[in-house]
Amino acid sequence: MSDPRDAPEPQVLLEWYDRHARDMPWRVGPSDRARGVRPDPYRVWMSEIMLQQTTVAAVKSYFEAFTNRWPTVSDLAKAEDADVMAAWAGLGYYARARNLLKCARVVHTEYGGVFPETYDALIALPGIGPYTAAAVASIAFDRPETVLDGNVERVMARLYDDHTPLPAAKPKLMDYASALTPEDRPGCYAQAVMDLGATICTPRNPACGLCPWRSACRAWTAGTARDLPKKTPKKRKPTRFGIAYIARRVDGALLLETRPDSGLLGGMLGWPGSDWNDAPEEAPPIHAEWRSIDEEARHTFTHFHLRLTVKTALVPMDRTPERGRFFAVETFDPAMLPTVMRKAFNLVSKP
DNA sequence: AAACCGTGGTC
DNA sequence: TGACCAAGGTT
Repeated sequence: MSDPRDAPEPQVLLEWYDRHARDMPWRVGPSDRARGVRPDPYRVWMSEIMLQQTTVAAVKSYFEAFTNRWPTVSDLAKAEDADVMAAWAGLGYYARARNLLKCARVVHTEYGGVFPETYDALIALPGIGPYTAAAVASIAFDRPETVLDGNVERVMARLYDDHTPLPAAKPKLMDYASALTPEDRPGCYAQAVMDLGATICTPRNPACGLCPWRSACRAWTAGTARDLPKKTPKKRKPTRFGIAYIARRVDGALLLETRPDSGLLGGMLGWPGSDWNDAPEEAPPIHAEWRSIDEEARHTFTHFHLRLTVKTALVPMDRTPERGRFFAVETFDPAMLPTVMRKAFNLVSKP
């Protein structure tokens, strides 16, 4: 092995990107960009919000659905909250959907439906943090801002063989990334580093043999690429228990509740239920004869496992619920529910 | 500033 | 089965 005397050249990565850029619905590829085609900032922003901690594969169908239904930021600004939350159902991190709508309304009312172009203006908007502000500024407006996401962190940690564990390493990794960000084609460059991280410099088995930056990579020289970046160990997830109540009225209507805006599954529809803890207390939303389903619904959230006991009841037309409201059969679709609630429903409706 | 906030795929 | 991971942001 020789010393990596080469410095990583942004230009080398851009040439790689020109040949290997991934094709995605929200992206304007390098050849179209060269012809002067600019991406739609609304679509860039939408994709970046959806892609936060979420895979490209999971995002694609949601991106199509949202941009078809709400083609511009002003269309989205005028949407009903419940419609946006229902359309987001299943994608997770539901605060993103609430902030998406807030942001659209600010851009519509305070910016006349035109996205601001600077990092500082973008980061002031709801749901836009350091990464997304840099991503929109660079990708949509070709400003030389530096994106630091999980991909870039990994690429930089390896390029400079930095063994500092994350998240403490972030400032240093940002310095590395920032020093590399070019004035020329910063939008393509931002996407190029992330594509490199997603397709070549991958977490488990990096394809160093195909990497355009291999000769400049200190981890390649040291043989440490697979072990980087280091991360501080995570806490084990506790298990919590809960009870969900699925009431079906004799006309087929189902009793649902809109959850409070803050906290877990905030703003989403769900079955009324108990708190989720070590030993939940009964909390039926309407007087009825409740029967437990044999199987429980299991689901894992970001920081705990949930085992949900599902109870069902058939209730007469004239009975008023203490919590929630009935949805007629025609207006109910399991797709409007977050995944954990869909799992509970499947236990009742399938067998 | 550490904790909170979803989900589906993979090994 | 379980831990890890994915284009992070907010409090």
